[in-house]
Parts: sequence; structure tokens; C-alpha cells
Amino acid sequence: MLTNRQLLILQTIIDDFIQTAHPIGSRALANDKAINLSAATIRNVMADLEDMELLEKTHSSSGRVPSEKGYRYYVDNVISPSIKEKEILLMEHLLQDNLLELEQVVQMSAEVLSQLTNYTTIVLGPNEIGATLKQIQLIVLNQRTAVAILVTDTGHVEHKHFTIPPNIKMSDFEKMVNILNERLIGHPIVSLSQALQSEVYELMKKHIHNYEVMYEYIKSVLKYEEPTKLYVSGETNILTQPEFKDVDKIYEFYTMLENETEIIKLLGNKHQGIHVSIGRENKMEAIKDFSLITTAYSLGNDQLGTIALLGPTRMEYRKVISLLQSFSKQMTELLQPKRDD
Amino acid sequence: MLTNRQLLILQTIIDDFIQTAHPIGSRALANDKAINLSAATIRNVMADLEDMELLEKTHSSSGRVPSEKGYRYYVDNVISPSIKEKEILLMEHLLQDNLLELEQVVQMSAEVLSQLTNYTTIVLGPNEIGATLKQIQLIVLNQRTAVAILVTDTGHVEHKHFTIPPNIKMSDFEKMVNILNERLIGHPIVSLSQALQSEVYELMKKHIHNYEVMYEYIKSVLKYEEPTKLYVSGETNILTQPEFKDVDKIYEFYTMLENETEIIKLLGNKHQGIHVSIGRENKMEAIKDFSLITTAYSLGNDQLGTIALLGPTRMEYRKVISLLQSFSKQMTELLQPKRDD
DNA sequence: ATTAGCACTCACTTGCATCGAGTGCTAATA
DNA sequence: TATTAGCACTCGATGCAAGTGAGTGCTAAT
Repeated sequence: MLTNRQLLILQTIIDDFIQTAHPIGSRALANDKAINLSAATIRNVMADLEDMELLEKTHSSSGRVPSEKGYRYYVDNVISPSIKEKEILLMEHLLQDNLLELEQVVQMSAEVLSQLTNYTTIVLGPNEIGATLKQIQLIVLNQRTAVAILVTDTGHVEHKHFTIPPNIKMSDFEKMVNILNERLIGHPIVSLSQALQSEVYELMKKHIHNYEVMYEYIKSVLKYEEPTKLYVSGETNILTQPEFKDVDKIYEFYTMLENETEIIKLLGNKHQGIHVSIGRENKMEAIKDFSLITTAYSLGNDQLGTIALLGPTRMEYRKVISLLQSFSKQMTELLQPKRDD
Repeated sequence: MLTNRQLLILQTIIDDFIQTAHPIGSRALANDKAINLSAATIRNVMADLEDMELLEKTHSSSGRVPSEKGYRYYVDNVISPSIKEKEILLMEHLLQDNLLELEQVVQMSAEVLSQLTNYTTIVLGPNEIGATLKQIQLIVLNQRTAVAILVTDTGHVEHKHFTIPPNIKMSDFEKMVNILNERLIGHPIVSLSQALQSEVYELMKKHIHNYEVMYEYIKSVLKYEEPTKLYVSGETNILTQPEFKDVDKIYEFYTMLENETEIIKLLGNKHQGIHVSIGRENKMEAIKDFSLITTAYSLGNDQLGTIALLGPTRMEYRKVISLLQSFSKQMTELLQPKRDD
């Protein structure tokens, strides 16, 4: 446990460093009105904090810089539950305004968040687990190709192109659509394939010529492919941070962003609430110099997606955490009415 | 007009510089087996070429570097009509393989091109000018919202969410969809709004209650918004080029990529064929150090889209140009059957 | 017309001295 | 006993001078 004095100094160093990105020396702290101690005393305290591995030096005679452990302590113990700031009000305004499709709302929010924070926003989802089929359409484009359109109750529209099975009559095609709509509407879209088997197969056998070929085609069309999309916004913000003036680091950063599967792995499976990973706490080598703050947004018990802010370990934790808390709350409220009525 | 000797030296300097990114000195050229001249003679030729502004020095005693005018001369006069290389065969293979939606094909091609060249690929389009309406659907999600789905004959699917007009009966809604499908199918989607007015308005007046409100809503749904999408692929490639080791330049580059409207302006309105803009020939300040090679892909006389490769002025013009030529040809061939049958 | 030779230019590197912000330690002080 | 002042020390950053080398332009010889 830290003494009040130690805590004050740790906090001041981290706050200052977050603003300036320069190591903080004892002299600078001695000038801080809130700290009424001499530089020498402060040096002693700093030495203690360094022994506890909460601070580090960049070289033997440099000022102090927070260590990852220091940030961790700061996030866990120092940051007080936030108050509403003007940024939060701005975001609330944006979110409540309109009646857009979920995906667009999320995308917009990501942009707003990266503008407000000057960090990079990564959004996962929304996934459609829990969504049910509202309507299915098969539209013939020409003799060879057709397009299938699935609409969910959440308003998500998905379409797939496919080649028309050989030796299929148009009348069978139409019958097929009717059967599908009659039997599959209301089924969760994740399990449409199973539903096709249990609800539709026998009917097809009865009414459709060449039903086996048709069945296989429909099955492949209905196969649920995780449509998780990744939106990244404010990539360039990272370039304005002084710690990324090295081209190699920038290259690594952008390459990391291109690796979608890794990012999905990183963001998925986060529990409810705000989650902070600092530096090497992240599983991913490429972001060992970053901090990642994530939160899930959800409807009821279904997790719908994750939104994350990525910045240097020297991050404005206070601000970002309260922004994300607000976002998560807003989002969940916004989603509520969309399905209920 | 250049002498053979001047041409040989210009060409060699540009070829070497494209490979190494270092200024080329007279000594290095004198060692080139293809050039059987002393360093001093080469220096004289180089001085001549510099007078003609085809070469430049980075400082008074440096080797020579091609000027923009030099690249221009090289592109216009030196590059011979290309032969098929292995890359082109690879691309042909990828393009012919499958039966995907146009947008996906274009997106994939962009990725392949940026991999093959190590430059950044920017794709505009495909635009849907000339596409006609194949089917329209209105699907009610809940009491307040519905989604409209438009499908074109090219297989492009577009959807829009909208609020359901107040005081509208479900039966009217269904009637409406029937009328729209009866009257609007086959109309070019760019002019659906007009067609709505001329073909549908009177009918609505007759059959639909509250037709004025409905009309306005439908009109806004049908309003054609240029769905031109921009795909960028291989952004990180630029970071491997030695001329972009400066963070400011990288920042400028990425900021430029975020500015979609500017890019669309830059890429649109290019005539048929390959088009090379070198350095300041580009209208856009942010890419004054880049060369942009564009080509349009098209079906018949309708221009469908533009694909462009962006790299340093020190670009492998030969390779890029022949790749793009091939792409354009392939693409046009690929598109042909999609609509005809 | 071509080439060898030479003086010159200039970016780049290396070494060295200096500066200053910051530290740890010790002794004096409240 | 806790705090502070003072001092020697460390080390990155900055600036300068000298040296290096790749390259040039010019001139005179071939």
C-alpha cells in the first residue's frame, strides 16, 4: 500500500507524463503548487516508487517515467469514477439523433470516439447472434446467376451471389422461395442450416424436382458466415503521438491493423464492462507499446460487439474510460427499442 | 530529340535509380557493360541531359537522379509495349476463376495488384450507371422502421433503412410494392426518382390512401446516391519505400487516403487507356512526390470504374503499366458475359 | 570526339568538448 | 527523526572541427 505522499507523486508524474510525453524530474514536481516538498524529498519518494517498480528511468540521470505496473496501479486505484464531461454530452447527442442501421451507428460512433480522443478506434461487430430471419428472397439475374437476400429482424441485410443449379425450372425456384419463407422465418440465422434440414428437406422432397441438387445449393447459401466486420477509425491519430516517430514502429502498427483475424481474437471474448490492457499485458506482440481499452456493447444478454480504443501506454485513461462507459451505456439503450416493438 | 547515346544513359540511370533509390554517378555507369564509355564522357552526356532538365542533382557533387520530366520522357518514349510476364499470368488466373460479385472481384484484384507491385492500389467503383432495376422490396421490421432493398441487373444489392410514415396501412404498403415492381423494373437506377414521378405517381393517387406522404417517403428511398466505393489496398507497401522514411510524409500520405472526396475527384474522369501522372503533374498537393498510374475498366461504352496504382515517382513503370493493361483487358472481358445473357 | 587528370564540392561520419537536466548521497537543519 | 541543501556525478543532447569519399566540372592531352 502506498502512502498519501507516494500516491500524490505517482499520480502527478503520470498525469504530467500523459500530457507532455517527457520524463518528469524532481525539480518540476517541486514547482507544482499541489506538492509542497523540496526536490530532494521528492527524489527520495521517487526512489521508493522506483523500488516498487511503479516508475522507471530512461537512463541513469533522466527524470522518471511511469512503468506499465505504474499505469496499472493508476488505472486500478487512482482514477475516480468519472463525471460527465462535454465530450460525453456531444456523443450522447450524436447517438440519439437518428434512426440508422446498427452498423452505421457503430461506425459513426467509432469516428466520433477517435476524434474526441485522438487515438485509434477499433470496432468489432455487431454480430448477429440472436437475430432471426425476417425474410428471404432469391432473385434471378440471368440464366446462370442469382442472388439470395436475407433480412434479419434487426434490419441487417445480407446477400450472396450463386450460380443457378443446372436443370432447374423457374417454377421450382419460386416454389422454393415460398417454402423457405413459410418455414424459416423467425429462426435464428445462425442455425438456418439446421432448420433447413429439419423443417424444409421433407417438403422439398415432395414438391420440388431435382430436390437434391437444389437442397445442396440452398444449404450453401444459408450457411452462416460470421459477418463480423472490423471498422478502424482514426489510424492516423497514432502518427501524431510523439512515441511513434519511428518508421519501423509505424510499419508494425499498420501491418497489425491489416491482420484482421488477430484483432478479432484480441477483441472477442471480453466480458461486460470496461477492460484495460497495458503494454505487454496485451497478448499481441505488435501492440506491446500500446494500451487497449475495450468495452462490449450489448442488447440484453447477447453480446453484440466490442469497441476498443488503442493508444500509447501514455494514454488519457481517465478520459477514455469515461467516454467508453458512456458509449456502452448509450449504445445499449439505443439498441433496446430496436427489437422490442 | 535525344541521341542514341543520351537515350541509353538516361534509360540506364532511370532503371538503376528505380532499383536502388540512390543517385547514380558517372563511375557506376562506366562500369555498366552496356555502356562502353569513360566516366568523363558520361559526365558530359549527363551534363547535357541535365541542361535538358531530364536529370537532376540532389546537391552540387552528387550523382544524378531522374527529374519528373525525365520520368515523363522515359514513360513516353522508352518503355516498349510490354510482354506477358509471370505476374500477368497469375492475375489472369485469379480473375477468370470464379463467379463473384463485381465488387468482390474488383476488391480482390486490387489486393493482387498491390501484392505484385508493392505499391498502393486504389480502386474506384464499380459505379452503377447504366444498371437497371431488377427488383425492389420493402420489408417491415417493426412498427417504426422498414428496410427497402433494391437489386440491379448487375447483381448489386442496395438497402436503406427508413421510418415508416405515420398513418399508413399495411395493405397500402403491399400495394405500393406491387406497383413499384410493376412499373419500375427495367428502369436505369440513376433515374428512378424521375421514373417514380412519371410512371407511378398517378397510379398511387388512384390506389393508395395518404398517397402524398407515401410518395415523399418512397422518393427519398429511391434517390440515387452515388454508391461509389473506394477500396484501398496495400497502404503499408508505401512504408517499405526508402523515400518515405519521414514521419511527416507518412502522416500526409495516410491523411490523403482518408480524404475520399479528393481521391474520387482525382481518379474520376479519366479517359480510356493507361494514364500516368508523375509528381507535380498530379493535381493533388499531397501526392506531389508520387506517381499515379490509372486505368478505367469498362463494359461497352459505360465506364464502370477506375483502378490506380500509387507509388513513388521512382516507380517500376514498365511493370505497372503492363500489369494494368492486362488487368483492364481481363476485367472488360470478364464483365462482358455478366450482363449479356 | 574522347579521355585522363586534377581541383573542388558537399553530405556524411567520427571524435571531442560543452551544457544542462537530473540523480544519489551526505551532512546540516527544524 | 524527517526534511532539506549542497555537491559530485551521469548521461543524453548539441555543436563544432576534421576527415572521408563519391561525385562533379573543367582543362589539356590523346
